[in-house]
Amino acid sequence: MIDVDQVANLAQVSRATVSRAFTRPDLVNTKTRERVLEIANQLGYQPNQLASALRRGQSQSIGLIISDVLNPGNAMLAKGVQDAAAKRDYTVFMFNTDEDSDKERKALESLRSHMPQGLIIMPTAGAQENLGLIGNLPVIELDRASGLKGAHTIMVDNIGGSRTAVQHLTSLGHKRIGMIAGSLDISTAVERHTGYKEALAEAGITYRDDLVQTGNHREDGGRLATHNLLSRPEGERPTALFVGNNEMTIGAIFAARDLGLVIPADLSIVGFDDSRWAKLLQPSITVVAQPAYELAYLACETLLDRLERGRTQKPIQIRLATNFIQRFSTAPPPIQVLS
Amino acid sequence: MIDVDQVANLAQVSRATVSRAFTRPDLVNTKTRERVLEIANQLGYQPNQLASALRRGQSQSIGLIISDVLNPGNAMLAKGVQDAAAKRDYTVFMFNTDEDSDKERKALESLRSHMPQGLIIMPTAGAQENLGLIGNLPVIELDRASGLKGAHTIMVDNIGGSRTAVQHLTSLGHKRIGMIAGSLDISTAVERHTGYKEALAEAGITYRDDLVQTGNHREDGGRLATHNLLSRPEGERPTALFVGNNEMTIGAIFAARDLGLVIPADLSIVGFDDSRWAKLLQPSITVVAQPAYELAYLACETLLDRLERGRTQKPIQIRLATNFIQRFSTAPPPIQVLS
DNA sequence: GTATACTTTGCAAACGATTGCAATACAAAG
DNA sequence: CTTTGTATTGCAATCGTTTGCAAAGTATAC
Repeated sequence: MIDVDQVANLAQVSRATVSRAFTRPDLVNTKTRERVLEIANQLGYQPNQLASALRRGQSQSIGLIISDVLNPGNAMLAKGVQDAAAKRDYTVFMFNTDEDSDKERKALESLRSHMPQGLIIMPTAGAQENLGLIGNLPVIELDRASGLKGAHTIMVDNIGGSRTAVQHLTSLGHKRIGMIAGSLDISTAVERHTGYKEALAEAGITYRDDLVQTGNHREDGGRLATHNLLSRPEGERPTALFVGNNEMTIGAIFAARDLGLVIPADLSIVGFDDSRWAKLLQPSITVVAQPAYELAYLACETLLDRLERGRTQKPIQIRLATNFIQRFSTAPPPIQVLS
Repeated sequence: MIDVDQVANLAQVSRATVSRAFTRPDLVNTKTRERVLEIANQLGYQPNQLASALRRGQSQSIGLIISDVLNPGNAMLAKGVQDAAAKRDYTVFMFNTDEDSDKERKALESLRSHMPQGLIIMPTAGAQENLGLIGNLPVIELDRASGLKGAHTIMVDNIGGSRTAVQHLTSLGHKRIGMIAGSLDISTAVERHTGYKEALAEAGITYRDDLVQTGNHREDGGRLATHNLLSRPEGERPTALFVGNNEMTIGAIFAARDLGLVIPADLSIVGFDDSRWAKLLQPSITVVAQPAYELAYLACETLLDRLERGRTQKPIQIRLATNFIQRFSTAPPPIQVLS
């Protein structure tokens, strides 16, 4: 690899001048600078980021810790962060945790030694302790909150989004509305559950604990939880379902099919988080869509601003609105034969 | 940040010994080593990767350049690489090209200055020139080939996979089988097209250029191409479609619906690359599934092996088999009224 | 002419680790 | 007691930049 000295020699200047030609162009005479850059270009010289980072204490990179890129929603988050970082010439180190706190800890350790300048994280349930590892690195929590006080968070309005979804169901006349929720040690799941309860209260429907089933956030979790909820006598069974995330919604749909229930005639479904298949299915699925890309892009920009402009006093806490998309998976409840 | 010297002072040894305690444990006395590590641990010391990388010329990181994480197939590739890298304590720098050669070039430049030890790339159409930028960095081409001779490639058996798919259609009795292909400057598209032609030839069906439509690899490309192909008089219209990638398959399905065609009664469809929705749709879609995760995992392992064990003479060229999954989107062709 | 200010450059010391070489200690062998 | 070998440690140079400081050069004002 070709270094400053080679450029310096050819350009007949000291290596300091070469360095300055790149980093502080105003400090070097125009003619000299042009000569240096010309030669550097011909040689294909590019400053070694490692050395530069070491000397300046700035690595020009950030970390991104995400639960699982395989979830299309998260992939969207990754993309948003990537794009925003690339635009400002930052590189991103990405890690997956698969919702596992141990992997998160390892990722943080590994990350730390690479000296990123900041971190964007979708915290796992154990993030509070793990985040202690990285000292005072600027961190932005994305999509959900670890619960650390004073943390900077950029999330969507989960409560409002869920409330809208459930309001839609109550306004169709549903009285027994079930919820399939992810594990309640994740802030998004808790908030969506809260929105669900609020909407029920508004509609004067008593909240019933037995209509809420939780499970892991994946398809199998959703399927199992939905089975539990729907395998009760017809008069007892919910006529509508609000599902707290997209993977679980797939599980819910399979469960409904397993039981021979027709959507939306026998069962209305609203999911949280839009996706390809929600639009593609017949009937297409009514959902609360999240501005995932914008969320992530904003998170990254916010982080970089903070890095460059210095830190703010108050914690940044941003909420983006969700978007309710009505499709064809919801309908009024089936007419009930009096027992 | 806490450094070797602080540990060295507390442990009453030189910084050389501290360094060795981490990197060459056998060279330092057991008692000393334990003391050093103990103190390092208490202080939360971790060697600075930047400094270490600079000195040793090994950054313990690799680059990953992928076309678009939003495509679930690619997300799977990213995951596979990540997991394999994490297991061997490598960090990955990830970039998206969105199939754009300019972005690819920028990614390579940005990457280069971070001194990765290797690169895994899903090359764009312009990769041949771009790859010149990075000198003699070990590179593995993933999923498709740039066309550079002597390149290491890890891909799936596109020809065989496609042939199986089309054989399935011919064996059902289809004679007019259309193909929706991605842009033919990408090796995968070309190979899948080849497989299609081979299967037709085997079945004694004359290849017809007008039954093949290409387009961009995304949903809109697939939809448009399919529209073109299907908007012809009924006796002329293909009775089955082989679609070259998953995003385009979505477009094809929408196009079929637009035209009021029922799958599989009016039109059989086989897609390349499996996905969530393929299984979820009714009818579920018959596909050629790719072992994307394994492919990526293997690519990363191969790269790291090469880095650690030294370079091989011969180019590595691996093909993984695809897996044909028959579902319900294919059926014998509709009975044709003689004209 | 001298004094003053401003540009432009180079020297050499960082940044935080790794490592070749030499020094020391200690044990075993003669 | 000397010699030889081995195990353990430290010194100091090195990786490729950046940057504080001082020197040299040039222009302007008096």
